Amino acid sequence: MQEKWLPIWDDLKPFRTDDPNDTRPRKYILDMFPYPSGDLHMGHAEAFALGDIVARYWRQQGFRVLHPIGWDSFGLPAENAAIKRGVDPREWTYANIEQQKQSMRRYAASFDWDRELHTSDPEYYKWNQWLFLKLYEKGLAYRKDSWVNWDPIDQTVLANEQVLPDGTSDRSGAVVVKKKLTQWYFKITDYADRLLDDLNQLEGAWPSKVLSMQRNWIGRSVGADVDFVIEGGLGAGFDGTVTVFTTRPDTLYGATFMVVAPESELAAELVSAATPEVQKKFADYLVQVQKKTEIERQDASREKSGVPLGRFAVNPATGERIPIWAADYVLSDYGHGAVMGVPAHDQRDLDFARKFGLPVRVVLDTNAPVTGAIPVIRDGEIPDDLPPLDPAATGVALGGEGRMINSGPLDGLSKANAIKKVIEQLEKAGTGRASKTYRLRDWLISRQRFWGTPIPIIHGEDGELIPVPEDQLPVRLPATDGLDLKPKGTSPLGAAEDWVNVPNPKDGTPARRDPDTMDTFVDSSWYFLRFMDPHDDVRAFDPAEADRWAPVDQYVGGVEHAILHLLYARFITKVLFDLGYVGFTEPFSALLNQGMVLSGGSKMSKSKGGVNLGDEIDAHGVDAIRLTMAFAGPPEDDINWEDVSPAGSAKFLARAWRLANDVTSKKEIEWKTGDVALRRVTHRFLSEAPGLIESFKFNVVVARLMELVSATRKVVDSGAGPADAAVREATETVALALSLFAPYTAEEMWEKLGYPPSVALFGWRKPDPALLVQSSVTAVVQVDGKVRDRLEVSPTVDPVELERMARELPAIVRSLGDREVASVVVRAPRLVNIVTKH
RNA sequence: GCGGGAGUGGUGAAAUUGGUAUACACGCAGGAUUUAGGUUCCUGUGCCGCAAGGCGUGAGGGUUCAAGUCCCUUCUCCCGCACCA
Repeated sequence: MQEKWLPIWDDLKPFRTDDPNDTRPRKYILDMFPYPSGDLHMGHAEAFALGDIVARYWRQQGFRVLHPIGWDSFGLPAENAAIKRGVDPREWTYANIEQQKQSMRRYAASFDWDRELHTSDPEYYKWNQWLFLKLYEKGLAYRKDSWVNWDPIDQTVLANEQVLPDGTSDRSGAVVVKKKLTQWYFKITDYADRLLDDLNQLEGAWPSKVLSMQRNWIGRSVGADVDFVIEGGLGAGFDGTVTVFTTRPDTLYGATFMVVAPESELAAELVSAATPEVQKKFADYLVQVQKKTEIERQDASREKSGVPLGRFAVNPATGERIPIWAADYVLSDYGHGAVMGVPAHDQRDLDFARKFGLPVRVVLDTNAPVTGAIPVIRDGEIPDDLPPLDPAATGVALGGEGRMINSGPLDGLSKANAIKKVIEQLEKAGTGRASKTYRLRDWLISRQRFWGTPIPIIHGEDGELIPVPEDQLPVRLPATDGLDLKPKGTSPLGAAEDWVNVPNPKDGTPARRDPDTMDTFVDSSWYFLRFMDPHDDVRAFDPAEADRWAPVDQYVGGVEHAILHLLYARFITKVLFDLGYVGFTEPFSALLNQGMVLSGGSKMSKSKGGVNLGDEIDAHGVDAIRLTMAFAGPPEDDINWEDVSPAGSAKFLARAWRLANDVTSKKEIEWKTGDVALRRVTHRFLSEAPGLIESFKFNVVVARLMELVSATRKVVDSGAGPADAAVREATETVALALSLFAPYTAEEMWEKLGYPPSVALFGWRKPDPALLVQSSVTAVVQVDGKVRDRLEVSPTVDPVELERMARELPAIVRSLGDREVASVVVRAPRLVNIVTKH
């Protein structure tokens, strides 16, 4: 069947979406596009099967469906493979694409192949460069010198999002180290609030897990910046004060020391005015700190370490002189790289204070009762009959609510009121202000690798940054002849002399191209818009067309992109909105995360072996594999391949297909002459299936379809027979439903039933309401909540009549015995519950 | 530690608003067809019990005529985040 139908479909192009006269309502169904790493694998097979069910479903429901496919074809694996085999990354990539494309074609996903795109084509990456320049114009792309994540194996920088929680690279697995480099960044932090707040729009339409991961990642903290004057002052750039961020300004009176991040500029500045002994100790400490890996640094259970800097700050609330320390539990790239130490109310500060003998002062009496937002005691009253709290002795910092003490004007206030009041006071005094801090960092997009989009910037002799004029785009990658692609810490493009050396577009003086390429997540941050017309050579996409199709109605892909790709795409969409190119602020209206396909309980990979998609298809056929993916369970759950049965799916498909062979009636036969019982089953299915598909209960739809096939089989073999109209009606319904899951079998059945291809373009049939009304239902009869018997009754049975019938049932009479009936609950027509006294 | 999710037969899993627990399938057992194997078809399959009947959705409690579903307590597993001030 596969060999038969593929060329027919190629010719027919049933899923093209370019008819300008098509006025049907639209749906944009998108699968996350694959990286062409080799051939398709089981994970692709699941994701594309599920996405295809959705696309085919909406088409069948009368929508004009855009379901495109492309290849995320820039990236490190191509380059690494090229180095290993000494070939051009282009060869490796495009050979893989060709192979995957053939596999995809065979897999029969309903793509519009006319819109296929490759991000590594100049006609695509030209628009990455255009996008970069737009961000640059808006001040959203900038260069800075900073500590970056460096992958020592791939010899390139990584975005924060690409560093795994254990401190290793998500690509090479290498332990990531910090390196100070000047790099390009996208200012995603400018959008932090919108990226966070707009998640609320996606509630219910995206998996809650992804929403919470994104919220977590953006990590907004609300609090205050507090300025501490530094005794003896500070040098240039610090203005004699150090600002700290705190979420607990209420505890300002309890700040007994200050801690700065050892590798911060601030620490260096502070220590420069200290005694030589202190400087020496600090230098030794800094060396120790920098020797530690990210993994060690992230271990929260590690004992605190640090050195005093011999300097002092003045607490703006108390006027007190407090010592300044450097300690590596303070991070240089969060907040201001400095914290106020409030040991009584922060566990980390307490651990530190206890280790180094620093004073601990309780400023919030957590024994004092606070009921909700309403104070139990009036402000100004301090309870004195409760036991003292002593975190210095217990080692446990005091969290939670309470009443302020030892805090001058704040005394007696609740925590929330104290925060409000202290911020007012700080703002009045000019020594602090309400503030927010984010965990989110700007997006580092430079990569020191070859196989990516060249950054369209030229560096003048004097260091001036000159954007490549738009009419000179794309900046094409040079040929690899004579280039050494091996990772060496700087971009291989820098060695392509003919390519890198260009005249300054402004005055013709010698200048050099930026040798770095962009993170490939830039490519995927807007690709869904390029599908409007991937061959458009005058613009990235037509805004009018984007307005008609986008945002994506249903996005399908793995949860591994919960942060990276989805966050970047959301950011770029908002930028494009602000620039007036799109009329929406969220790119993906709904998201489905399919689970993984596992083998032997673990994720399959080339190195570990496992199940091979090609082998599975050879053994069972495309349809059986696709059906197995749908039938295995809820789409978001993982599938253990050993637990499911592609052979069982094949068996079912054969059963369904045989029905089409058995049907002897003509297409024109009157449905209403058919077997009513079977017609009821068919129409119940017609009625139920759409809701089940829309709630992604594909496994349940398949189960119902199996029931329909069995019911039809019975009528053929031992009922009204193969000539009955209901048999044809049921079989046609089976073919229509199967076209979502098993396109070959469905098409073959459709042909046998006398129709031209393609079944995928034939609409879903409306159920006949008259056939949905059941002629009888089973009523359950319970005694004391336990099922004792059942009754077949009319759906409109009178409750009194139902109770009468129930009480006459011999099983009920026996069960009741001589017990007295206390009450009877009747829920006609489904249930009677006779409750006895006891 | 914080946040999210999940525990149902031998297995994957079903179960509108609380109203027949285990749909559908895999596996297994028996039978028909077949020279045989496979395919196909039929029957059975939650647990205990000869039966009547009893028990049964991780555990314990509660609400209710009625709980897989609601409430409280608790155990286990998975995922994400975590020295973020």
